[in-house]
Amino acid sequence: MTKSEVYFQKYCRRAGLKRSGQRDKVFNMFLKTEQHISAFRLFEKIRKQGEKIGYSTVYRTLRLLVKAGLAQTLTFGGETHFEHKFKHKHHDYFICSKCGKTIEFTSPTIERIQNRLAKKYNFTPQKHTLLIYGLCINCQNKQ
Amino acid sequence: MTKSEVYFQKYCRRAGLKRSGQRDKVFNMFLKTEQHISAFRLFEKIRKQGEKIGYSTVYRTLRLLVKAGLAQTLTFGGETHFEHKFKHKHHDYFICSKCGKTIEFTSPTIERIQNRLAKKYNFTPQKHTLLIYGLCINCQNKQ
DNA sequence: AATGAACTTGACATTCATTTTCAATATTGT
DNA sequence: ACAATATTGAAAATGAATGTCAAGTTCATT
Repeated sequence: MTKSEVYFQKYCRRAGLKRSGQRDKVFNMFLKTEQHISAFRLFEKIRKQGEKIGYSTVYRTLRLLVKAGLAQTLTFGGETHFEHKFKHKHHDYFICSKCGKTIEFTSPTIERIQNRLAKKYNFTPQKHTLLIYGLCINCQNKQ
Repeated sequence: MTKSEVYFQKYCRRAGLKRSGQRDKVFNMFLKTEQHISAFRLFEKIRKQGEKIGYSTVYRTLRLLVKAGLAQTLTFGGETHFEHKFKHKHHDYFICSKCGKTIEFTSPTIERIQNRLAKKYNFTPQKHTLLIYGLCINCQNKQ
C-alpha cells in the first residue's frame, strides 16, 4: 500500500463511504497516470484493460479524489483535466494552439511571486493554473 | 471614433463583412465593459438597456472580436469570459473559491519569466491565463 | 430608386461535456 | 442473516457552446 492509498482509504472511511472495487480501479488507474487526464480518457483507459466500469463511477471517483485533496482540476480545450496533487509537485503548462500538445514545466520563482502578490491583495491562495498558449516547435516549422 | 472602433471597422471591411447595427451594439457594450464578461452576461446587459438583440449575435460578435485581436478568452467557473486585448494590459486573476469574486493583477516579472521559459522549451507564446484560486479577505473572515 | 448577390439576424436545434437520477446490487456493523 | 446504507451504471437532465436556416438588411451596380 502506497502512502496515497492509505491516505485515500482513511479518507473514505472517515467520510462514511464503503469500500468498493470499482472505486479502487479508478483510483489505481489515476495513480498510474503521470500526466493530467480527462474523466473520459481515464474511463477509456480502464475499459481498454478489459475492466467493466461505468462513466459515472469514473467521474464520481475523480470528484472524490479532488475533494480528498489527492487530485486537482485544470480546464483547457473545453475539457476538465485531472492531475495529481498529493506528493507531486505542481505543474504549469504550455499548450500548442495548433496541435494541442502540452508541455509541463515548473517555476519556483513564479510560485514565489504569486504568493507575494496574494499576500499583498489579502488573498489566501489554494491552487493555481498557469496555461501558456502558443506554438510548439513542430507547428512553428510546419508553418 | 476611438482607435478600437476604427480598427474594428477596418477589420470588418477587409474581411468582407457588412456594417450592422446589431454588431455595433455588441462591440460598444464590450468596449464599455472594463472587466471580463461572459457572452450571456453581455447579452443580458444589452437587453437591459432596452435594446433588442439575439444571443447568437452577441456570441458571434464576441468570437469575431477575438479573431480580430480585440478580445481574448479565459475560461473559469465552467464559462468562457471575454476580456480586452487591444490597448489594454494583460491581467492575471485571483478567484475566490467561495464567493467567485475576481481580483485582477499584473506582474511584469511573471511575464518575463514566462517568456524566458517559453524560449527554453522552444515554444512561441501567444497568450496566457494565470488563475489563482483561494479565499478573498471577506470569505476568510466569514470562516 | 431599383436590383440582386451577399451578409446578418435570431429563434430554434444540435452538440458535447458534465452532472443527476434511480432501481438494482453490494457492503458493513450488529 | 438482517437491516441500514452506500455503490453502480444506464439513462436522463443540464447547461454552455455552436450550428442552421428562412426572413431581413446592406451595398455596389445599374
